[in-house]
Amino acid sequence: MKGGFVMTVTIKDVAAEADVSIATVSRVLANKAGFYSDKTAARVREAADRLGYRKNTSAVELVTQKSQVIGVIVSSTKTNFSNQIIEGIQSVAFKHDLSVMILYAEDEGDLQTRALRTLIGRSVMGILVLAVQLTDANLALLENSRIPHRYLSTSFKGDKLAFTASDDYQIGYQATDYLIKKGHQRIGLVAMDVNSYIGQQRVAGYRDAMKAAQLTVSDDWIKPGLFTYQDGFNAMAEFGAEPDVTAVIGTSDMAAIGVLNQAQNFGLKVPEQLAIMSIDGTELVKIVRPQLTSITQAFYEMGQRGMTHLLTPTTAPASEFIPFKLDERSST
Amino acid sequence: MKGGFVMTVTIKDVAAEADVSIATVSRVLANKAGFYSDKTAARVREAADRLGYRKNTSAVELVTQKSQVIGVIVSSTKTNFSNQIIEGIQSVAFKHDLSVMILYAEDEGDLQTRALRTLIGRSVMGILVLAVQLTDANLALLENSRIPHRYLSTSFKGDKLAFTASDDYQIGYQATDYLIKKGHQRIGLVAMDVNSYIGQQRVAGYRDAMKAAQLTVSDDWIKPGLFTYQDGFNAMAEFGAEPDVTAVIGTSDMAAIGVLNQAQNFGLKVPEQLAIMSIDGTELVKIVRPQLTSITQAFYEMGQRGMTHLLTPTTAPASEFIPFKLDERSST
DNA sequence: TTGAAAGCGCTAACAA
DNA sequence: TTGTTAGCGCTTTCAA
Repeated sequence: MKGGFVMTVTIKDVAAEADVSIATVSRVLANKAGFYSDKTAARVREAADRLGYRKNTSAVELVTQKSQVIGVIVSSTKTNFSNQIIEGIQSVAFKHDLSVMILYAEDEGDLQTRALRTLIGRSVMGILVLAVQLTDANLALLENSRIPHRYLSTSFKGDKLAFTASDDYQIGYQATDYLIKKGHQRIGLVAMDVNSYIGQQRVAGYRDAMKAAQLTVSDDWIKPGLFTYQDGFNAMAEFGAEPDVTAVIGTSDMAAIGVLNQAQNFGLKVPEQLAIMSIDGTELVKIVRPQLTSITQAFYEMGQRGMTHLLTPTTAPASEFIPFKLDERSST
Repeated sequence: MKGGFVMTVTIKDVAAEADVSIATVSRVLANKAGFYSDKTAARVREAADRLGYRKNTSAVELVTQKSQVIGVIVSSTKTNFSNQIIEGIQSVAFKHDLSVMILYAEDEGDLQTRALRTLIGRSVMGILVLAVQLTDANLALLENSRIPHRYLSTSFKGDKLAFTASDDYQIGYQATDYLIKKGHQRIGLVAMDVNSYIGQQRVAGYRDAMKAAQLTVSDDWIKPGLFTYQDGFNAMAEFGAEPDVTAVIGTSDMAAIGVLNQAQNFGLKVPEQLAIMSIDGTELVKIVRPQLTSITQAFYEMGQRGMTHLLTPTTAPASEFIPFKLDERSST
C-alpha cells in the first residue's frame, strides 16, 4: 500500500479496495452481465482503475483452458502479399477482441514444427496457415492438434483440408484465355513452383486454356521457379531476345517484373513485341512501366473471410475460393 | 487411459506413467540439470513422448510470472521494410527459443493502446516498437509498464528512450552531400512526414548539408508527405515538367519511385535531366528502371541488434545507430 | 536425487 | 446479487 516498489496488483487487491469478494470482481471485469449490480460494478471498476489493475492473461487462459489468440504461420519470404492477408485477419480479430500471434516459418520442416508447437502449447483458439506448405509430418501434427485451423492462399486436392484461397486453376486458365483472345498463340508461363499445388494448378489451367483454343504448347514455354524476381528474369533470359513466344505470364508480380526488365534489356517493346501479364496484382504492378496487366487476387478479403470462417466453424464452408479479377493495364 | 476421446495430458499423467512425482517430471522437462538422475530423466522423457505430452504455456507463465514471448508492435502501412526488421528479430528469437508476437497498430491511439494492453496483460518479457510513433498517452503506458522495451527504426531526442535506428540526420546529410558532390545545387526533398522526428531529422541533415556547401534552400524544394508512392508522385507533379531542381531525394523507396514515374511522365530523362535518389534501399530500388541510387538501411541487422539489446539490458547501449550505406545506381 | 505441498491469479460451480 | 471454495497445470521451496 505504501511500500517503495511496485507489486503487481491482482483481483484480490481490487476486491479489498472495493470491499467485495474476488468472485464479484472477476464477474464485473469479465462482464458477466446480470451477475452484479450497477453500483457494485462501478465500485469495482473504480477500484481497478485506481490500482492500475491488469488482468493476468496466463491465469485466465489456464483456468478457462483456452486463449483469445489466433496463431498465424506465415512465410517470411513470400511476404509480398502476406501483409494484405494479415491485415484482413487483423481487422476481424480486432472486432472479436482477439490477439493475433504471427510466427514466421518456411517450406522447411524445423521452423514449421517449432511454430506449430509454440502455438499448440499456448492452446491458441485457432491457427491460420498462410501460404506455407507444411511438410507431411507437420500437417499431421496440426491435424491431430484438435485446434481449429484453416489454410489461406493454399489449396488442396480433395476436401480433407479446409482452405480459403484463390482458384489457381482458374487463374491459370483465365490469364491464358485472356491472352489468347488478344490474339496470342504462343504463350509462356514462368516462375511458378511446380512442386506446389498452386503451381501445378496454374499450369493445368494454362494447358487447358491452350487446348480449348486448339493451341499446342511447347514444353519450353513453361519455365518453373520459385515465384521470385530472379526466376522471372532468368526465364526471360532463356526465351532470348527473339523469343519463341509473344506473351509471357509471370506467376507472381515480382516474377512478371523480372520478365519485364529482362525483356526491356533485350530491347523488346512491351506490349508491342511481347505482352506480359502478372498474377497477384499487388501495388507493384502499378509502379513499373508499362503497368502490368494482372490477375488481381483479393488478399485482404481472403484474410477476412478465412479468419471469419475459422471463428464460425459450424456455418463455414469446408473450403472456399475467393473471386479474383483481371485488371487490364498497359503491358498487354 | 482407454476412453474414446482425447484428454489433454498433463505433467501428472506423465508422472504416473513414469512412476515418479510431478516435481521430478517438472524438473526433467525444464532441464533443471543436477536435480535428477539420468535414468529417471530417460524414463520421464519416454513417458512424455509416449503420451504426447505438451507443456501448458499458460500454467508455466502463471507460476513463473513471465512469458517467453517478445511482443512487436508494427505499423501495417509502413510494412515495406518492416519484414526485414522482423526477420532480424525472429532470427535472434529463434536462437533464444522465444516466441514473437506481432501486433499491428498505426500512428493512432486506439490500436496502439489495444496492442500495448494485450502485450502488458500477457507479461511479455519484452516489447519492440517498430516504426510506429506512439501517442504521448501510450508512450507513458509503455514506460510505466515495467516491461523492457526498445524502439526500432525510430529515434528520439535526448536519451530517455532506448532505440535502435538509423541516424536520420546523417541520412539526410549524406544523401544531400552526395548529390552536391555530383554537381547539383538545387535539390528537392520529398514525401517525409515532417511531424515525425525521422522526417525532421532528415530535413535538418539536408539543410545542413546545403548550408555547408553554401547553397541556399528554397522552401518549395521541400515537399512533405507520408512516405508514400503517391506523395512522391504528387511532389514531382508540383515540381512540374521543367523543375526548379536538378535532383530529388525521395524519403522512401516508394516515394522515390513515385518521383521517378512522374518525372518520366513529364518526359524528363533520368538521370540526365533529373537525378533521383531514394532512402531505404529495399529490393524495390532494383526493379525499376533506371535503378535508383539509394541510402540503404541495414534493416535486418537493425532487427537483430535491437532484439539482442532488448535481451541483454545490462550490456546494451541505451540507444544505438545502425550504419547505413550509399549505393550508387543509375538514377544519379 | 526425489517427493509433498503450497500457491501463481483467475473462473465457475455451489450456496446463500 | 454476492461470497466461498475448489481447482486449472505448473514451479519451487522445504524436507527427506
